[in-house]
Amino acid sequence: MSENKFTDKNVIARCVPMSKLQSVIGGKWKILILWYVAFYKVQRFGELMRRLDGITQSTLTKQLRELENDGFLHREIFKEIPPKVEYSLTEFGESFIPVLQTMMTWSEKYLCPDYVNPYKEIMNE
Amino acid sequence: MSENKFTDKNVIARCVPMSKLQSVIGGKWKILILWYVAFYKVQRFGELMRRLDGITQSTLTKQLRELENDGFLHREIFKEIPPKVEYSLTEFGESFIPVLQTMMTWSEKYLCPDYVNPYKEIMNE
DNA sequence: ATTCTTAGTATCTAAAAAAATACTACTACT
DNA sequence: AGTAGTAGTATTTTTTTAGATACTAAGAAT
Repeated sequence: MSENKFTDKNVIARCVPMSKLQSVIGGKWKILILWYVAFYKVQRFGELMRRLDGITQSTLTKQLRELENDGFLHREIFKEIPPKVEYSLTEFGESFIPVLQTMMTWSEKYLCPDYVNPYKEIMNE
Repeated sequence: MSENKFTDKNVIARCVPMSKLQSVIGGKWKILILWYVAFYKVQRFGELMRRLDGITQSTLTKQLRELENDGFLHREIFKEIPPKVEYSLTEFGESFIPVLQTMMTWSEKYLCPDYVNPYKEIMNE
């Protein structure tokens, strides 16, 4: 019986957090959507459409539904005409903010050293 | 001219860190691979194959090449038979460790509350 | 001589994700 | 009467991503 800690099959067999994380925030748009909702306080469908350059309506709808089903977003429907829907972070979604923050800070520094985030102060609210 | 900070087209047009991050760590296996290399010190192709339950050889090769091209991994070829190749984090890759750590900590707590990471201490090296 | 080992490559196929397109509802405004 | 506005749905097509399968090299062990 090896003492090598890397041979423990249980590690693989059991719930693997990173794997779950990938399945939850993977895809082309999720972290971007969360980022907008979390830091830029973007709440409405149309606003998100304009921000997420190149996304289609149906894709955005699907992503938002998934984020809602995974517990990150709350979707509030206003019974108005024209229709109004507001998206906001749930408590669970807010727990994810530090992760987004770490991601953003790293990306700014290492992926986009030339990029100056004009709303940096918002992130420290 | 609106003073609304959300109308600034430059924000969209310029390099968007989160978008880049997504394109770099997106996909089904990348953060998992990085996590294994970073924390479990898994370095060899075969070992990664065994860890990444369900991945195929060609997919793993492709992912590793992309991580190498994106600057995260260093690939060292030993001129031996049978072939030996070792993967390790570059300096750039190591700069990403805090992000992985934040991700992992959050996922453990919020996605897998029942999961007890048996190698938690490794993460605080 | 045959088999095992590792780390692949090459090609093809399947599945998943995203995009394109067309359509809806209800009201206000022109 | 026609158009704009918002937030969608439904369906099909395209693109992207990952998987399946077959194959290779070169020495070591049996």
